[in-house]
This record gives sequence, C-alpha cells and structure tokens, in this order.
Amino acid sequence: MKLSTRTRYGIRALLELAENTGDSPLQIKVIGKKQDISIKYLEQLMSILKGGGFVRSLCGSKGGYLLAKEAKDIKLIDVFNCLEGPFVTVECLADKSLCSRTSDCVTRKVWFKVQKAVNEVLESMSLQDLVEQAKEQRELNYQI
Amino acid sequence: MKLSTRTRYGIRALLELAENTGDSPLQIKVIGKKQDISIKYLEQLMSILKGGGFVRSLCGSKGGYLLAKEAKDIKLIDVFNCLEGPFVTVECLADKSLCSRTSDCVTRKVWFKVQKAVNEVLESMSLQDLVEQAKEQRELNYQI
DNA sequence: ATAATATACTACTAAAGTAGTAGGTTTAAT
DNA sequence: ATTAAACCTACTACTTTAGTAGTATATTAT
Repeated sequence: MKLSTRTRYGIRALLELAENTGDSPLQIKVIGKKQDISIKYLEQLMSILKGGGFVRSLCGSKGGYLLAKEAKDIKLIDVFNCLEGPFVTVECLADKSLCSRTSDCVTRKVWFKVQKAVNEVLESMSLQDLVEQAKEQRELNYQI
Repeated sequence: MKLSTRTRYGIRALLELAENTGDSPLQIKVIGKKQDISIKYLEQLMSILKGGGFVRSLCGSKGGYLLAKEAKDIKLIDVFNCLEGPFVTVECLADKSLCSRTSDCVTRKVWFKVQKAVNEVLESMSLQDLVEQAKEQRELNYQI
C-alpha cells in the first residue's frame, strides 16, 4: 500500500507555488526542474490541480501558475482527494450496499479506524504549515 | 489508495479460525464458502499466512487450518505486513538514500505522520479484539 | 493397499492502475 | 509575426491485482 507519485509531486509543486511570493507566475518547467519531475507529467497534474481550484494559470508568454487561494486555506486532505481520489481503505466504507455482511462486519470497523486516522492527519495540515516548516528547516540548516 | 483484497480476506479467514473453537481444523473450502472468497485464491493467502507463522495446517483427510498462536497474540499490523507488505506511504521513509532532498523535505514528514497514524491503529488491535467485537455484535443483534 | 480428501506448489491470465511519453493546439505578451 | 507558455488527447511500457488451472504431495479411513 503505497502513495502514488501524483499526490507527492502535486504537493511539492504546490509548495513551490506557495513559496513563489511576488506577482509573476511560476512555469511548469521551472517547477519540474527544481523538483525533478517530468515536465509533461507535471503538466497533467497541474491541470488536475487547476480543476480542483487550487491553482490558476496564465497562458502565453510570461505565463505560468499561481496559487488560486491562500496557502493556509489549502488543506492537504483536499489536495490528496483531488489527485489521488478519496482515501478509502475498502469500498464498503463508501457504499454499504456493496457487501451484505456490512451490518455486523468487524473488519469493516478496523478499516474505518484506519481511514479516519489518515484523514485526521491530512485534515489537520495546510499548505501553509508546510511552508513554515520548510522555512524553519532552512534556518536550522543555515545555523549549522 | 485502497486496501487490497489480500489483507481483507486474510483477516476474515483468521477470524473464522479464531472462532473455530474446538480441536478440529477448519478447511479452506469451508472458510471460502462462509466468507465468499475464491477457494483457490484463499489457498494462496493461507499459504502466506502459514509462512508468517499465524496459522498451522494439517494435510490430508480431516485436515485444514488452525491458528498457530492465540488470537490475543496476533496483532493486525503483523498480519497486514505479512499479506500486504509494510505500509509505507513513500519509499524514502524506508530508505533515506533514495532521495537527495530527504534531509529537509517537509512533504516526507507529512507521509511519515500518515504512516505512523495507520501503524498505530493496526498495532493497537489484535485478532482477539475482533473476536470480542464480533461476539458483542451478535448479542446486540439477537436482542433486537 | 487404495480411495478419498485435504493442503502445497507452480504457472498462467485478464483487467486495471501507474508513470510516464509524444505531439499537436490554443492563448497571450513582445 | 514570433515566441513562450499552458492546454488537450492519445498512446505505451510496466507493474499489480485478483484471480484460475492443473498437478503433486501428505494424511486418514476403509
């Protein structure tokens, strides 16, 4: 059970945008180079993120991407849902009718707990939190 | 990000074994029928579980499977690890050398938190817990 | 002994998902 | 007009998943 590259790349790209203070947009190729992500692949991910309302784009020369809302308003759970689909450990959690033994299935309750634990972590974190952590980290590295 | 059938089927099969009090072993085809799992597929899963030391088998006529240890000593995290491989959100959590930016990667920390949350849930539950929950559930259903 | 019954083992497969690649089209600034 | 960017669609190699199939081996009952 592993995370796909979509969410990982996506969040790293968003982080780049969040750290790109100033008015001028950031280009996919700049992000891709800095984060070592295939440009063409990142293109697709950015398109998904745009659909999710996390970023906005400017076409043409001098174009690129910008965050569509403030970093503090971008929760990681929402980005995850957008790029990876909702984290459901088993289908019957989303749709009870899928399994006849649902009503007294104890394993279902296990997966529910797992799912809840994951969602709570991602629900509690915003892109802004990551920006701040990254800043702290850099200061720490500088001191050394 | 979804759970595979392996772990789900596996735990349900173990639950059947745990509830099969008495000395005689339980056959794969009995478990498969009761839990609606392909016999041939379950065969493979049981073989993996045997390798993991969770069950023991008796060959031949009147053979079948038994738990290899007490239900209270079978932690769900161990069953999960056995059937699904360890839950690692990203490879770099297991092997730092896989990525050069590991040292100050803030997204890595996110995935670590997620991974920890999942592991804690599964670490805290044993097969015995499920047996008891199932029993409670049945009593509850009976009252209605 | 042998028939019956169960696990054990190995190989194969259809379908879906992952992580891209490729190439052309549209949009906007200079 | 040219250029540089996003936008869009299709394709593909690879891996994983969830099985199926068939044979071999071990044990028990007769």
